[in-house]
Amino acid sequence: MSEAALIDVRLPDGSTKNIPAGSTAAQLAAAIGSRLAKAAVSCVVNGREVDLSSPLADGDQVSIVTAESDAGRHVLRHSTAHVLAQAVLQLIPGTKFTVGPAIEDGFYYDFDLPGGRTFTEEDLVAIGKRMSEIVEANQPFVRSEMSPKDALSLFADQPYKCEIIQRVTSGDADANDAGEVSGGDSVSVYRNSDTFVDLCRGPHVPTTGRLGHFALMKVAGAHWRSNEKGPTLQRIYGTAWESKAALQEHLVRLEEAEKRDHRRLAVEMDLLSFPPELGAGLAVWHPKGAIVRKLMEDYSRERHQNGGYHFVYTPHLANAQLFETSGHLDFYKDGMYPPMEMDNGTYYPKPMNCPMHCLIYRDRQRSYRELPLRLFELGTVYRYERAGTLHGLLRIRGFTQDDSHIFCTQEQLATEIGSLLDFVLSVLRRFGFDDFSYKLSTRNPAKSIGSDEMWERATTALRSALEKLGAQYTIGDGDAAFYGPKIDIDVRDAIGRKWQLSTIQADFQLPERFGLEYVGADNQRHRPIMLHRALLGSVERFFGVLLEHYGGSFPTWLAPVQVRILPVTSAHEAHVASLVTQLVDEGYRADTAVADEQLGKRIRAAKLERIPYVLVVGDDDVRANTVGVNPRGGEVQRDTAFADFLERLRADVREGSGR
RNA sequence: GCCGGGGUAGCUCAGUGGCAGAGCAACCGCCUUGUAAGCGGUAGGUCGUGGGUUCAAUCCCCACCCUCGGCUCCA
Repeated sequence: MSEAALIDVRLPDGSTKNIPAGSTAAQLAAAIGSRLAKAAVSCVVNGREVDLSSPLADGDQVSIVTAESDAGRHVLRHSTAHVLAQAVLQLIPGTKFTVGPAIEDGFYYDFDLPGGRTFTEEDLVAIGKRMSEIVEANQPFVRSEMSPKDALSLFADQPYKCEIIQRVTSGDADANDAGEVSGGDSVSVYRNSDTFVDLCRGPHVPTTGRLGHFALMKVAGAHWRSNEKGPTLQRIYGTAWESKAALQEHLVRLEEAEKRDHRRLAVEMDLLSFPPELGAGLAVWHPKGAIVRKLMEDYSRERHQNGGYHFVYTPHLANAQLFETSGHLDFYKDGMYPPMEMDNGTYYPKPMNCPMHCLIYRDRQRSYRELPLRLFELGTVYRYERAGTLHGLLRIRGFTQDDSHIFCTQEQLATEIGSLLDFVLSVLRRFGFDDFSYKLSTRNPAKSIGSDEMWERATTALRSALEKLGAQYTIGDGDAAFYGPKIDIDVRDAIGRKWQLSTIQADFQLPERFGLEYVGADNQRHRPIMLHRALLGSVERFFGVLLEHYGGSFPTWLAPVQVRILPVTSAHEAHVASLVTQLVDEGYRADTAVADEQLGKRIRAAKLERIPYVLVVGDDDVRANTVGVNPRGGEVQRDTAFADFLERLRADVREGSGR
């Protein structure tokens, strides 16, 4: 082929581009436009992500990956992880390096430091500085392929790299190898400088000069191959972005999330606490938190009442036999609190409410006419969460589920799941969530009971309910509970974070284990199907999520204090007291703050408490029965008739609670 | 459970091998205030708990509890 020969490559928009044979992707980008060339970090050729330096062939389908795309950021982050590794290896000789993948919003790299030393804050600063020097030096990422044998000798003093090479070439690679290498007869490495080369599948940016907008975030312990029993490594987390502005935005987002941290807000707003004397993962609710929780629970009860549920109550403890019957002692003993030995047997705090609801069902003979039978309980359960996993309200050891168990016939299953989904979504919407995603979790054969056919039937019912809803959903292969498949519903909060809240689980096992039956129209005995359904999930956890979602500014119907009325001077206190009484008599949560501090200071205090309405009452207001309305996040309005304010408050609360 | 931070006044945080500090909050005065911090004063601490080293420990060492960031786990 002569130098003048041309080839055609196809672009994502369907057009073709005529370029000289032997051109690289980088040259293609430059031929398309200088802006694209500048933004390019890698490219996809015939569906494979490769370096910009890859030569193109006639007929290739090529799309250039730019730094502003998710795929582009992924490349930036992975490349930055290599720079991190280079910096650490230079600064701390004798370090063994392991893997360093890109993750959501950033990257990490795991190291085994000599002599079991750990990273310090100063290390992090020094490493960041060295990384900047490497970026400054504009080192190329040079890819080469070699036989596993050569790679093993190249990384002879890097045991973790050797282990990866061996696993990959023995066809034993899995997700834990974190995209370091591709399998086959050869492995690829990327060389940055004479002193640094890393085993890697790529692709990477052309040179380190393409990077630079990064920050090292934190140090953490981690285990090699995520195996608790494996060697302990030191992990450095970092973030990297395509521009200084994007990095800055990300850091601001993190700050915003920190401001919303429910643990901080719970203290600031005097909502609840975790007294050490009580033990880890156990909360006490203060009056202001308790009222919000009560309102949430009241709302949940009201909806369930209208939704055809029957309320039940069950105790916190049960004889071990119950959990033997249910299978919990076989499958989830580790997650249960330790047993209590009593004179007539062994008792456990309940980790779930379902076995007890089964007992209620079984107490007498049931007719098909009763089904679907929907039992509902705000049931408090105790689970032994491992010490290191506790996290504020989001992961605690004692919590209350808004738990429902629905017993129905096989024929009713699909309809019931469908209406359950509607019910769940409508309640979540009331709490300000409207962005949902769904996950269908399927059987894990190693950790489950029941026949294939039962699993298949239940999974199909769940899937068809999702499809009927027109919902996009993902599949969690093997993520199901031991007794049946499930749908998990995630919500996205005000700052875009995802939380798993509701769950709907099909269960053929418990009815079997408890021998549940109903008499059908055919006068024969049949086995009902059971659905587990948590809506808010754990009330405590939901409260925490809601607190972060609203950033502490609860909507008026939920706010601990809805209205604070401030007298301008003590001369107005009596009038204010009568207004407060009027509001309280109408069922609103209103209070006042006497005029022993300046008005501005009292307003500030009320604002910090995130009270929806601050009313100010002075001479004019007493005379005309008006108030100055200072709403949260709105404009001050003077001389509003009190009756008009009341109407506004009424409408606000009604709209918020949907009542 | 594992790795690494941390625990000092109600809150946020300084500090030191030799009498424990600030700001805010609280309380008491003065001020009587019109929309996000008026002024002055008072009180407040077993420096997480228990052991050890030391003439002397809040500080150094050990154990435990709680907590934070991860790992793992998540019915």
